[in-house]
Amino acid sequence: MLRLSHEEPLSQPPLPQKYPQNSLNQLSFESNYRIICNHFLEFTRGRNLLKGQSLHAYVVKSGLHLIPLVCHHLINFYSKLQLPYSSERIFHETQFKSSTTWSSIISCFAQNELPFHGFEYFKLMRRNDEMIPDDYVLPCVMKACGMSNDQFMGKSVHCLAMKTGFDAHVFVGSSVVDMYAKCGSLGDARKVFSEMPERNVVSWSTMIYGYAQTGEDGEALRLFKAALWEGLDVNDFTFSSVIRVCGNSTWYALGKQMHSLCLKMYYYETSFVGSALISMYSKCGVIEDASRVFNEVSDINLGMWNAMMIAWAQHAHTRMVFELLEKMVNKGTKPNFITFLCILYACSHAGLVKEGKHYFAKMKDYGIEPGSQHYASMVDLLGRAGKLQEALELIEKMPMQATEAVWGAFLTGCRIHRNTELASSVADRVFELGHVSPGLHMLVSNAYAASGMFQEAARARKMLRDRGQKKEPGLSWVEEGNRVHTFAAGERRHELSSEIYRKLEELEKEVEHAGYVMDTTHVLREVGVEEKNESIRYHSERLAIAFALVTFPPERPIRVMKNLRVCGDCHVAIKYISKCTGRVIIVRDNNRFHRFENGECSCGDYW
DNA sequence: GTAGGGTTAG
Repeated sequence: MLRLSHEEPLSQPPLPQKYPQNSLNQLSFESNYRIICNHFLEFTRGRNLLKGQSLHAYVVKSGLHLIPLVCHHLINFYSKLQLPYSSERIFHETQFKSSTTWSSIISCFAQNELPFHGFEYFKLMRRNDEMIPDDYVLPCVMKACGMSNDQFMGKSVHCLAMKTGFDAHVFVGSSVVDMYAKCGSLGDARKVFSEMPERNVVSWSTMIYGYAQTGEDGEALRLFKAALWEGLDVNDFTFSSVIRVCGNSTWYALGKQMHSLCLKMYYYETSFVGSALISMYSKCGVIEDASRVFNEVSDINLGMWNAMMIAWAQHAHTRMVFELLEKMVNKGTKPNFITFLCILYACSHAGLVKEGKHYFAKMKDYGIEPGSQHYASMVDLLGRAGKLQEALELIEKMPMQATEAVWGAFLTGCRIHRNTELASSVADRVFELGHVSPGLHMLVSNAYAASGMFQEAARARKMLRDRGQKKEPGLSWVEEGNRVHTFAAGERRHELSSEIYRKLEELEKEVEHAGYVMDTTHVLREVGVEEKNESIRYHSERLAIAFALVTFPPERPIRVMKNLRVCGDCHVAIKYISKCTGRVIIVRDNNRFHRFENGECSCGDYW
């Protein structure tokens, strides 16, 4: 029978159903579960599985696992220890699921690289009318979208966020920016970023990182400056992105400035900055500085080991790579899949086929399944060493579809060893991948051209043009003072052009006298001998070197950066130039460093 | 309780 409430005194409200009705009084109960949460955080940080599991047992016995926050910590604990299915079990054992529980499980799958599981749970959650995807759930789903490069899913979740108004939330907004950036839609990312009502250091860093990832280094730097202007408290994350930009564009002077800025802001010791600095200095060709950063840091983590290994490998100090691996294992750091990429990279660039195969097989001992990238490295290793048939057999045996990188490595091997037949025989299979990158497209086209199939080559080039894509123009650049001087083959736009060309003619006589003979087999177009000579004589790296010879003081090493591979003829020519001029010339192409000194190159002519 | 990370190939 219904009675009016004022007719009887209000009784004590019952404990909400979601809390266990046990003997604990409310107060001790509250304090108890907070302590438990802190313990879980501690065990998660320390990756202490045993302690976490015993606490888990205690929590279940006392019924505390029914509290959403405790449940979150449980899920999070197993998630961080890379046991997503344990997290999933806990999720299902929880009767009362709040938005915390849902966001925890979705985030767990996103963290453990199982984005599609995350989507499934998101869909499951949407079937429950009472559950609203709020500002905690949406970022987790966005993360899964970014991870799987699923822009379609990302867009629809973004729409949902806009419809519910949660897009105005800074966490949601930042995750949307990240999602578009990861899916390669920098324009959309920037639009969302600009329209965010509130931005914090994560939003800015995400946007900067997005530009850094897609190679829009100038824009990344402009945004970083804008962030400083806004008085934003930039952190180590922001710095690692900007330092990476300096490395990609080989802005050595700027990189050093960032380094000192880090020192001033006490961000130096943090790991991400450390590894970013190592790879920046290495990419700028200053291996000494990279090594100094590595040696100065007391707490070396996995990323720094990896970055330093790549650095030694890039500079052809292969022995150092193996030494570092040994030291790393002795210190108790377990190599990961990136470590093996570093090692295979080192082997491939030194022509160490036996060692490469050894480490490729050894991966399984560390519980790491070779991914497509490792296969690409192995194909690269075999291809460079001339074992093209073996490389092709490895591709056939791959448990996954051969990627662009794999075919790229194979075709590069074919080009180095001038096996045009094999190259043109796989060309069609490369185009089966659909729209491949301009770089790979040119490899295919060049493979046709080199085997005399000029019509096919022209058709491949036309395909690229029709798609509105252009082959990347070959550029070389040199840093001088605060300026970067960029050169393209045969151009005469630089203000010192006449001096540069005069210097080149002078050099040509000198090196020919020393024994240099021009080799035009690297020119892959159907042109006359004169034109071939002309196009090779003024390759961009030669212009850049000539510029440095004209302007640099005699003792200064010449550092030239190039975005494409150095051609065989230039490599020979630069060796002679270093001998005739007595200068140290360091050339970084898109592949590795060449240190020319006294007529020799550090790569040992193997690249 | 939720969002951002290091590495390679061409």
